[in-house]
Amino acid sequence: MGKPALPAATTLDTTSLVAPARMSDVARLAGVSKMTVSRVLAGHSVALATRERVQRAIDELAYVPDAAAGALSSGRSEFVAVVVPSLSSSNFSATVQGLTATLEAAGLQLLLGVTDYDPLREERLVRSLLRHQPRCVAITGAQHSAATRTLLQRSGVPVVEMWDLPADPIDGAVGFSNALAARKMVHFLVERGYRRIAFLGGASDLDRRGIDRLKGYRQEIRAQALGEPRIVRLGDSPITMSHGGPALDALLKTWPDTDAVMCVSDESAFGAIMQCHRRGLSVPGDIAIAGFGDFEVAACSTPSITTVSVDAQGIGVRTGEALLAALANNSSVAAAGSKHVKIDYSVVVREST
Amino acid sequence: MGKPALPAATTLDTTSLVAPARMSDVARLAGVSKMTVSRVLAGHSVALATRERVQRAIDELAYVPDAAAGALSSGRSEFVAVVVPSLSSSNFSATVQGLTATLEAAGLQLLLGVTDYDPLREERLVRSLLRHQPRCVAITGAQHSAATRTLLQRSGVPVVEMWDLPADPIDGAVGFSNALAARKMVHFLVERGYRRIAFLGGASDLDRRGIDRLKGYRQEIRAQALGEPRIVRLGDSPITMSHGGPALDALLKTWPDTDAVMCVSDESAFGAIMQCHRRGLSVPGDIAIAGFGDFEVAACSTPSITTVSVDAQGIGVRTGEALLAALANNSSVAAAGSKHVKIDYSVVVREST
DNA sequence: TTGAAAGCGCTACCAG
DNA sequence: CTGGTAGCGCTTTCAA
Repeated sequence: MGKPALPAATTLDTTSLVAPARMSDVARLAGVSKMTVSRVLAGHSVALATRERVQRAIDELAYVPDAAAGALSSGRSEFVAVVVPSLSSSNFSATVQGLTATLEAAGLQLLLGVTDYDPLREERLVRSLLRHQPRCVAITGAQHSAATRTLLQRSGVPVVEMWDLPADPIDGAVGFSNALAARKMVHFLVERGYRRIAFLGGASDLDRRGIDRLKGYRQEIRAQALGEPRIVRLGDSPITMSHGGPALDALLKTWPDTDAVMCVSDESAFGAIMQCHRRGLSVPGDIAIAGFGDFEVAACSTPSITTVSVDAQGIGVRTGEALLAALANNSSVAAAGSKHVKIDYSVVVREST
Repeated sequence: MGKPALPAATTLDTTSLVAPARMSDVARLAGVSKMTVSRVLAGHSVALATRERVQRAIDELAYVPDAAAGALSSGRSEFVAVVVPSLSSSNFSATVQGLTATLEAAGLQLLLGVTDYDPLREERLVRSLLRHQPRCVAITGAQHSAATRTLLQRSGVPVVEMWDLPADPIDGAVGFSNALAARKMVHFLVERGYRRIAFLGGASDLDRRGIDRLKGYRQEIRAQALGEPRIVRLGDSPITMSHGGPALDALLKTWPDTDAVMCVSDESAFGAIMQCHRRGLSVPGDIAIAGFGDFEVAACSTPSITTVSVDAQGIGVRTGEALLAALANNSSVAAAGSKHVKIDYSVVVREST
């Protein structure tokens, strides 16, 4: 029944042996009712003198309100649940950074879950995040288990799927079509005069965005009648710089006459370029290399890397805005007009092609 | 008084117009008391037949327990508060990744706060994170406002400060001395034969770890009697690749005979190297460049970058372990034996020096 | 193994 | 502008 008088860990120092102050303690010390304390904290109208007295009591007792009690009583938390596949790729950490910038300013707190590209873990995560009655949810991708979709739909809170533009989102979506973006890059390479164009990506099917890029590559290769697709898939997704080298070797072993390579990410493109250097191949003289994502490495590498530029942080910011709008509107994200928020991308032409 | 019958956002679909199921609904449907439902959820001993009946009711109603109510009643949440300065540097996102890997497995949920290197924001953040009665706290750095320290101390929960090793931590610390690490790098450069060694870092004083590295540089320069320190500070911390170039220009303008540069990070080192290429300077022939952090770019750049290797993700993992140990031990982190957890670092010698 | 009652700390509602 | 009352949904305690 209820909290023990002593908190669990009390060995830090003796002052923590006294139970933390409650709102009733503050009320007693200030000579007012709990309600008045509550009003002061919420910023509601309270006589100035009373407010100051209460504030002094709060400071004196180092009172920290209990958010769980508040949430239970008011039926609303200040949580936003955020689900990303990983934080080691700078992609999603930039998105989370954009989310925090937008949502923390609005007084929301980020409840973060990392799925490691595992749909099952995603489902468990969503389930436990929803226990906290978040005000809204931002989740990466459009590929979820049926149970996950149901959970999110039933939750009744605004949901944004990020980094993709599914035809039928759970609620709102902020992203772009990875397939179309990849097609655009292939198209650019063809315009540039390349014809024997290969694709280099990770071996795992869990990275949907990587898979979609590959799909776009296939489509455009077929549309342009460029013959057999040249596809090398190597290493766990998301693939890193160190995979680019071996992948390039494998590629040239199978298709030595390849004249351009589109990589699933800038990191792998960078790795491939380094491998070209080692093999004495000139980029783009002997072979062109393109990336995806426009990470800093793309701009700073030698040669600098032609890539698809996507504003990862912007996805976070736009997602935050869409969620806040839905909250303000007391509606779903879709009803608030953000069912499909298209994020711009563009081929940034640099030296490597 | 209490929750309204209808959740806030109910426009998603008509099924969400019915109030979500409560434990009492499950109990009624299963023909048992709330307590039995609670026991089933907690995994306590319940007759198999009863347990199955309850589970069916849970599934049928799509019941999601309310964590706020549970936390209020039991006096314990499943939160771990995590505070980092930024997520755009891959440093801290790797640490958060390590934390999630360790702590989510233990059933804890990450409440994330991003301070943007602002001590005031940190204080506000810690204050609002503590409202949620987290089980433990992981915070970056050892530099906090007095109020922040007091808040954390009074909270009575295990705290780990990451990325530094203060003599007098709030509770536990997992990190290393940035100053010593920087000295080690300067020492290495001296051993290598360089004498006119410069330091290149960000202009802001908010990045304590950058400041500490600068301090270490100064100390070693003095210890080795290498004359006047050559220091260029440019751009907001943490400085990025694009700052490396201008900073190198500024450096060579003031001290044209510099023979080695230690950069505050690999990213700035990479930018500086690119600038050397543009200026026709050979690295390390004309000038040596060293970085800090051992990011992927350091290994893949041409020339590859000599750097101080720190296991950022490992800091997160070790922090998670220290916190879990304290929780299991029902004590502070310090009492659980992790007052100072030293993280190894080493100078990784590559081509750039 | 199960149930009933009490109450965690706070806020909504209404009265004054 | 302020206070009393009721109760949010769950777990604890104790009794059966």
